[in-house]
Amino acid sequence: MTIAYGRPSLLLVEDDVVLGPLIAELLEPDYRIRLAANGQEGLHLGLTRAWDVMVIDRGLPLMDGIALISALRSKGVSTPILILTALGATDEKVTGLDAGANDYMSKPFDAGELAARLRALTRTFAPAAASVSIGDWELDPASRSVRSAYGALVSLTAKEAELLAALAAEPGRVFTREELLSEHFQAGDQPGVIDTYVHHLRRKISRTVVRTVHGVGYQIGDGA
Amino acid sequence: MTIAYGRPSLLLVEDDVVLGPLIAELLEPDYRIRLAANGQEGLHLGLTRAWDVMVIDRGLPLMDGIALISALRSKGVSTPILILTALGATDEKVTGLDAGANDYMSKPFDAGELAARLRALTRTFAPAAASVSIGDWELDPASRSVRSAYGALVSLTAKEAELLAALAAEPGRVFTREELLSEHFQAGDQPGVIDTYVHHLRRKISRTVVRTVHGVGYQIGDGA
DNA sequence: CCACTTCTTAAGCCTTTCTTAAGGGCCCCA
DNA sequence: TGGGGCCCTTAAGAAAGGCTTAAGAAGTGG
Repeated sequence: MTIAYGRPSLLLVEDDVVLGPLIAELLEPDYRIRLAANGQEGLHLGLTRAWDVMVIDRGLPLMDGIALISALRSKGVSTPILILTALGATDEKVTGLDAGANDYMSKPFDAGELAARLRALTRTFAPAAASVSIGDWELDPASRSVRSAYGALVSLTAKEAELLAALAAEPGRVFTREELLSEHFQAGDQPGVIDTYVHHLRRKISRTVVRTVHGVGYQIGDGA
Repeated sequence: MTIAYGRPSLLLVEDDVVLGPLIAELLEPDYRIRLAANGQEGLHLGLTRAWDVMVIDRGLPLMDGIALISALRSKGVSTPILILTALGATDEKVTGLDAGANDYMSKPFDAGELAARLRALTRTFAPAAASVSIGDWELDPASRSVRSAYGALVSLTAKEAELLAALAAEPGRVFTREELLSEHFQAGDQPGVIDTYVHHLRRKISRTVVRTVHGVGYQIGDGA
């Protein structure tokens, strides 16, 4: 997982102008989706960012799906990949899996089945979320609790933990409210939500966990 | 045994889309089965969860069965493994056993014989169920009773004990209702069953034995 | 076959969590 | 000193999720 909480990130590589957005819309509630329209773009995004799972069409312009998967695997990308093909021929399946895909579906496909297969993929390949340390505190993403160096244990709500993990993932980086919102909260939420959760964290953990950068946003650690 | 109660867990690594589900169905009454369709997935599941026994096909995509067994053994996994091969050649048998398999069968095989060999494997390798401690309490799996540090004795039903043992087997790990259901209850049960048993445990033992992680599931211990 | 225990379901109530919004305080600049 | 912008704090309604209960089903032993 790139970040401990929130929807998993999904890279969808699909050139069909109808099917691409359609799949994206279907999966939107459960994943943060990025749509790439050709193999080259897919390769670039696949190599430069961390994804939780990828869905790759077999037939793609600029770079074929199989070639794309091979390229990603040869660069050490181990993200689970589901390959989509127009044909259900066994040959195609084998080629795809041999190239390094983890699962396979042929079009036309059932939306529910796609969702189920993706769940299975992200589940079996999800690494155990490692604990995150924030100054004198340690966040255990699984139980959503923060333990101080002296043993005191504070349990956080999902949103609180998500925000804390996001900030702590890049100590020193200043996040704007908009960045935090779009990555970890619902699209329509007010920027003020962030303020509220920052306040919760300060109350529950320590007034100094999160630093305010006036006029910009929030930051954690590294703020010597 | 990974857990004191219920059917033993079996990891089946088989890529054949017909044979895999077929074997799974055959063994379903006696084992909790997880089917992995390729070597990589098998390796991941084999390393990240505890299994009572594994059945591994020799020819697998992404990672060969022999390589898979070697990899598991080199990581210290001592679970009994039965290897399946398409050919009955003695060479194959030797290679498989050398790689660390405990038993060997060649396809096509007799369902009854497979079941018998698995019984033999799980029997010889099964350690006696040891008592499990949970905070101030001690669960004796054999008598399904919990004794407090001060001697009070509470007897549990089979399901109560199974749930408690499952949670206590990995203190600190947060289990989702689905995980608990699929591993320790019948397939078709409603997630709400878990809530009911958690309630029973809290009533019989202590309101704090099991911790709720809102929106996720339940956890035992490690919560200071 | 009956009595008793255990298992499973489902419904209603209660608690926690999420989200919004409004008032107050602080700081900078005119 | 006054105004404006920005942030902090609080509170409260809505939504989601968990707890508790009770009752029928299924299983077990006499």
